[in-house]
Amino acid sequence: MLTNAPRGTKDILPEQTRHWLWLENKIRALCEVYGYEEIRTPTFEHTELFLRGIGEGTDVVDKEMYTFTDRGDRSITLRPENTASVVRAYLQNKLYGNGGLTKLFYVGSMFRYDRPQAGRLREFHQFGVEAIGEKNPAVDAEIILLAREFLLSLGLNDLTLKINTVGCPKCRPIWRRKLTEYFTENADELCADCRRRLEKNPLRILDCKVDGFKDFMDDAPKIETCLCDECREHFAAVKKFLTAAGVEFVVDNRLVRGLDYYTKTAFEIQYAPLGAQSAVAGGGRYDGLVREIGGSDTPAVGFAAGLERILLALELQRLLPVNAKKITAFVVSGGTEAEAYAFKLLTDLRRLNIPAAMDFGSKSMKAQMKAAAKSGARFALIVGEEEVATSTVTVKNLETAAQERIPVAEVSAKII
RNA sequence: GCGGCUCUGGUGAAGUGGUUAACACGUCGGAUUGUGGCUCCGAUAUGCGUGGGUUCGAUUCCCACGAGUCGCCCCA
Repeated sequence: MLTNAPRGTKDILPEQTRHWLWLENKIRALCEVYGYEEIRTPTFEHTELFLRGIGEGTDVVDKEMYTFTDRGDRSITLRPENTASVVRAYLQNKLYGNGGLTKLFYVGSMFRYDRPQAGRLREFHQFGVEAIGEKNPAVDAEIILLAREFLLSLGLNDLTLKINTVGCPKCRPIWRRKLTEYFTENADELCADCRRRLEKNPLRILDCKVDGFKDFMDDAPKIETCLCDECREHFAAVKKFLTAAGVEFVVDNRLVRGLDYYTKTAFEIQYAPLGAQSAVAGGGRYDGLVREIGGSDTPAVGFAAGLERILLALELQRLLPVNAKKITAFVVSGGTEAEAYAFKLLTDLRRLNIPAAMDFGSKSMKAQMKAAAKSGARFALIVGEEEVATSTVTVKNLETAAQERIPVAEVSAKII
C-alpha cells in the first residue's frame, strides 16, 4: 500500500524527534568528555567490506543484509553495522598517521533484514564507539565504562553488565575444538537447533535457551582452561581496571558475540524489562579486523548501542523529557484589512528571533484566540481595523488576561 | 526464517450474520456586538487492515495476503 512505510521502518514524528535530539545531545556531550570524535561514514559500502569484516557464515551476512547491484554493476550493501565502515575509513583516510590511539564515535541508521518486533527494526539506529590502535586492556575498560556511564547518565537502572573473553586466533580454536568434541559426545541431549550449531558455531550452544540449563552444560569445557597466557592476562587486567573504577559486572563465560571479528574481551549490557530484545549495548575487542580489511596489525575495541531499544527503556521508566511547546506571540487579526498588517507584524517579530505564529485559516477572531491559547503562546497580539488605523497593537497577556493597546514599535520590547 | 495472538473513525475503544456501528477524548462550528482557557449546544466512520469465498445478506463465519505484537532465531 502506498500509504505504508516498508515493513520494519518507522517515521520519527515531531514529538519523538525531540527525544532523539535530546538523546543525541547526551551522546555528543559524553563523547566529548571521553575524548571521542564523531565520524560519519556512508550509509552503503561495497558488499565485500562486510563479507570480510563481519564474516561469512554469520547470520548478519548470510541472511540479513540489504544487498543490491547498482547501475555500475557493483555489489552494494546497506550497512548492517558500522564498525567495518569505520575501520575502512580509518585506513582510507590514514587516520593512523595521527599516531597513537584513534578514538571515534558515530550515530546513524543500520539496516538488517530481520523479522520486526518491538525493539527490532529493519532500519534502526546505533550509537557506537571505536578505539583503534591500542592493545592496552585499559582501553577495553574505558569502552565498557563509556557504554555503562552513558546508560546510567540517562537515568536507566536495572542494567546488567556481562563480560567475557572469547580468546584470540591462537587459543579460541583450541576451545572450539574441545567444545565440538564435548557436545558431539552429548549430541543425543542437544536440541535440534544446537545440533545444527554443532558444526556451524559450537560457541552458540553455550547460551542456548533450551539446553542452557541441562546438567551436562556445567561440565562443558571452559574458555579459561584454554586461554593462552596473553589472553588470560588481558582479561584479568580488564577486570582489574573495571573493579578499580567501581564497576559491578558479572563474568558470563557463555557470552559470545555474533560477529566474527571479536577477540578477547566481549561484553553486553542488558535491560531485562525489554523482553526478548534486551541487549541494549554490546561490543568488545577486535584485534584482527584492521588487518582483515587490509591494514597492518592494529588492535581495536568498540561497542554499539541500539537507540530504539534505549528509547523504549527510557519510556518504560518514564525518563523521557516532557515536550514543552514554546512560542512567545500569537498574532490575531480581525478582518481582511488587518491581515496584511498582522502579517507584517508577524514577520518583524520573527526577524527579531521572537517565536511567533498566526492562524492563516482566516477564521473568526474567536477561533484565532482559541488557536492562540492552544499554541501555548504567552501573548496574543490583536490587530483589527482600529489598530491598523492608529498603528497600534493590542497586546494581551494570555496568562493574566490583562491587555493594553500600544504603538507597534513598542511591541517587541513589551513581550520580550 | 518458524510458531502464537491481534487489526473497528484523528485517538482510546463498545458492538452485531440483516434497519441510524455505542461511548469518551480530539477536531470543527455555534451560544448577538473585534478576545482564549470553564460550561452548554451541534457536527464529525456510506465505514469496521486488504483481497477473495460462504450466505438471500457479513464489519461480524472461512481462506489468503499485509501490518503490528509476543516468543524462537539473531542481535543493538
